[in-house]
Amino acid sequence: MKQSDEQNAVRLLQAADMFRARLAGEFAAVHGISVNEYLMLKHLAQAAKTRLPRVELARRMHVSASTVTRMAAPMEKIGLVARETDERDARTAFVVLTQTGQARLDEAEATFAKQAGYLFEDRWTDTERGSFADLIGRLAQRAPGPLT
Amino acid sequence: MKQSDEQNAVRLLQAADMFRARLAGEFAAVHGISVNEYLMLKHLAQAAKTRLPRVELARRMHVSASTVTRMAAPMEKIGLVARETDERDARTAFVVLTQTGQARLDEAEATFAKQAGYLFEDRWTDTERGSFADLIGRLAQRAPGPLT
DNA sequence: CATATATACTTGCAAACGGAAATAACTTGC
DNA sequence: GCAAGTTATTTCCGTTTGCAAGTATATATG
Repeated sequence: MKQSDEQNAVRLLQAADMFRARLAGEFAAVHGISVNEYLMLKHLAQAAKTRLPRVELARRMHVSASTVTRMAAPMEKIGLVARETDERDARTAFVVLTQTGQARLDEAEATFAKQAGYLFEDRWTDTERGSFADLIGRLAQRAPGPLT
Repeated sequence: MKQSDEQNAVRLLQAADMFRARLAGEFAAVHGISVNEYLMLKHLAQAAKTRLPRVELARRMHVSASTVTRMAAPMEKIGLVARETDERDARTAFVVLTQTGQARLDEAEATFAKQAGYLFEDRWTDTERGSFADLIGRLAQRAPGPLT
């Protein structure tokens, strides 16, 4: 429990809140999805068969199972994801990424990358970007299902 | 818009979500406050006269003004914060940290530091903690009212 | 094979949040 | 000093979320 840990954790929360707030506006206006919906599509895209059981998706997104249930419903209606059943286990209902969902993800990815560019713009050198990727990557390692 | 920017931004969101989720449980159980309430107390604690106009508090916390209004109400009832008016401008209503609020913040601070310790434990060297503080500090610079 | 326990998902309920509209107070340009 | 525009705050309404309870299915234990 080093002294700087607390400060680092506070800044982590602050920076994330700032970025998320900026992202939310453009995502809603341009792509019609929320930041969490974007992250859900992203988790699915990199999963085997581009699908995941709801419980696993909840773990990776750090939200509750009920949140996944209610997030998936409207996304199914507009065709971003679909529902699949498991032959071996009738309890599990996979959330599957559709082609439409993949297309929407690709579009939103561009906006995300642009905003990420603004965030780090003129602040860090290329070397520092690499250092940060290394450090935060080790944090994400502890999380279930790190994104890329 | 470097290639690694997007990955770094995703990991930033992921790490923050993970930490926030872990923190929320212990905060609610042990201290009876939410993570956002903790951050509000923290912002007030380091402000001049330990008080801030609601709009400024909203900006610093990356939430809407209405959220500050509704967050402050129950916190006033239990004496964590109080309301003060501005003599020069009758529109602004300061949120002021009380002694009770400062005490509660101090208690919660210990839990926060403990959880922050878990987050970075055995992952980063002291040098790396310093590097991270430097990097994320430059990000927070862009945000209004960086915490420490 | 029957019962107990564990797991996956959904639903009801209450808390938290953002955006728009309403109100009040300040500031600017003339 | 007055009209027009701006700023600070609150309230209303719809959306998102977590937790607890309920249902269905799977696994373990005797």
